[in-house]
Formats: sequence, structure tokens, C-alpha cells
Amino acid sequence: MSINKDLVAASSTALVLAILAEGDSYGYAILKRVRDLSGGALEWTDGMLYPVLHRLERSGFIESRWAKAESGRRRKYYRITYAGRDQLADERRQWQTVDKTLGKIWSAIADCANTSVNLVPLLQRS
Amino acid sequence: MSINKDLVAASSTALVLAILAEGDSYGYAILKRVRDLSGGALEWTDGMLYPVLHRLERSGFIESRWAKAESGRRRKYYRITYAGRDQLADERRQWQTVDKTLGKIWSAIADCANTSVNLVPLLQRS
DNA sequence: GCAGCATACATAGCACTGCAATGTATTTCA
DNA sequence: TGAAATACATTGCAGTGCTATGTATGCTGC
Repeated sequence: MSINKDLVAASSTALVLAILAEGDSYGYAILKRVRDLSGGALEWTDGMLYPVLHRLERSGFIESRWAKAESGRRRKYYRITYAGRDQLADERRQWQTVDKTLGKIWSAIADCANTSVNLVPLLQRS
Repeated sequence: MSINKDLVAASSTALVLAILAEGDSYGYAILKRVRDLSGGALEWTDGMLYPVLHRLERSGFIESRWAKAESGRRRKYYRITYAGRDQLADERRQWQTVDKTLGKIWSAIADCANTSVNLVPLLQRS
């Protein structure tokens, strides 16, 4: 299943901030975490994630430091700031508001389908 | 509460299609339905909705016809197509996939916060 | 030693998108 | 008669972003 770009974009900030709220991390590891969490449904590209990280850093929601792994690899670790935690809470609130709205209309459709099951085919044909 | 534009955009197709799956409707009524469903949190502008409706029509997900209300007002009624119903199912599936992903990481954070409650303040200050 | 792969990060131009701002039209009501 | 409500339309400017591409380095098998 491919997830459309709007939805990826709309959820990316919340996901990145939440993953960093779990603990400091770096780009490559974040990519893998997103893939794991989504069961493979969300496959972000490098080209997408890094600009997101840079944007979040510019906004003051995360901060970074270069470090070296035991293997000798350099990594850029990101960490969520206090402002970032606030933003995450806001993102979460917004997501849940919209989710609740969608949930309502989806329930309403399910009710319509059940009560009008005999009428819908007729209406559709005329 | 204002919902950011990405999230509005990402949810607008699903919302419009779902509202029309409930029953035929027209622009102005859709605006009011969205406001009602969201408890006032989602206030779409005309300028946003009509291009969305036109786009969905171009894509074949909805179709339209002009009619006159009892009051004499002209209205453009929109109706979801079969293709539109398929698209709605897809949109729903995608939303729920991402919602589930977010739910997992939000739960994980809640667990982190609970188990590390004594450590977090110390780590943050150093 | 070397090539291929994995690990890690960077970036910009082209393509695209979209909505704020603005406009039109008509009915209702004080 | 004018303001408000009801109803729809549209585009240019502003903004956004991700595809495509690139750099760097460690690891491993041959």
C-alpha cells in the first residue's frame, strides 16, 4: 500500500517529534523506526526526511550534535527540545481532532448503508 | 484551535467523499456539515472547498448537476460515483494505517514517560 | 586490495500545489 | 433599500517539497 503524499507530509512532523521524544536518534535510525512502526507501510526516503529534520531544527523543535559511533561512523544525533514537546502535544491534539471528525462521518455512513440497503440500489439506477 | 494546512489538505478528500457517501449534497451544505462534525474545529473556506470539489469531479470520484431549491436558489448538487466509493475506501485505509502508526509511537512515549519519570529531569538538565 | 553493499548525511531545481483574496449572483428581512 | 445569508467561481502569488542526485565512510567477501 502506498500512502499519498499529503498524508505523509501531514503526519511526518508528529512522527519525527514522537520518535525523538522516545529518545535521541539519528536520521537513518528514524527511517528504520518509521518503517518498523508502520509495518512497512510508510517508507520514507532520505531526501524527504533530512529536509524535515532541518526544518524542525530551524523551528527550534529539535537540536542536533555530531557524534561518532563505536564503529567510527559519524552520526548526527537529534534531540527534542521543550518547544518540540509542546509542538508534539499540539500536533497530537490536531490529529485526534481530525481523526474524531472522520470517525463520526465513517460511522454515519455505516448507519446509512445498513438502513438504506434496500433503497440504495434503486436510487443508483435511476 | 486551528488545524494546520497539511492536515486539512490530507483529510479533505476523505471528508468530502464520506459526506457525499452519506447522501447528495452541495458546497455550502458540505461546509456546514464539516463544521458540525468537527464541533467547530474545522472551518473550511469557500476558496478551499470548491477547487477540491472541482478536482474530485475531474478525477471522476464525484459528479454534479444543477438544480433549483424550493426557494428558487440554484444549487450544484454533487454525488459520489462508484469510483469515488473505491477511493473513499482507499483513503480510509490509508488514514487508519497512519493513525495506527502514530498510536503506536504515542503509546511508546507514554511508557517511556512512566518508567523514566525519575531520570528524565536529570538528563534534561545536563 | 578492490568492488559492492550498508550506513550515514546533504540539497536544490523543477514541478507542483493551493488558498487568500476577491468576485458574481440571488433571496430574505428589517 | 441595504445588509446579511445563501450559493458558486477562480487565479496569481506565494509557498512548498521531494525526486534525483550526490558525498563520505565502514564492512565484507573474493
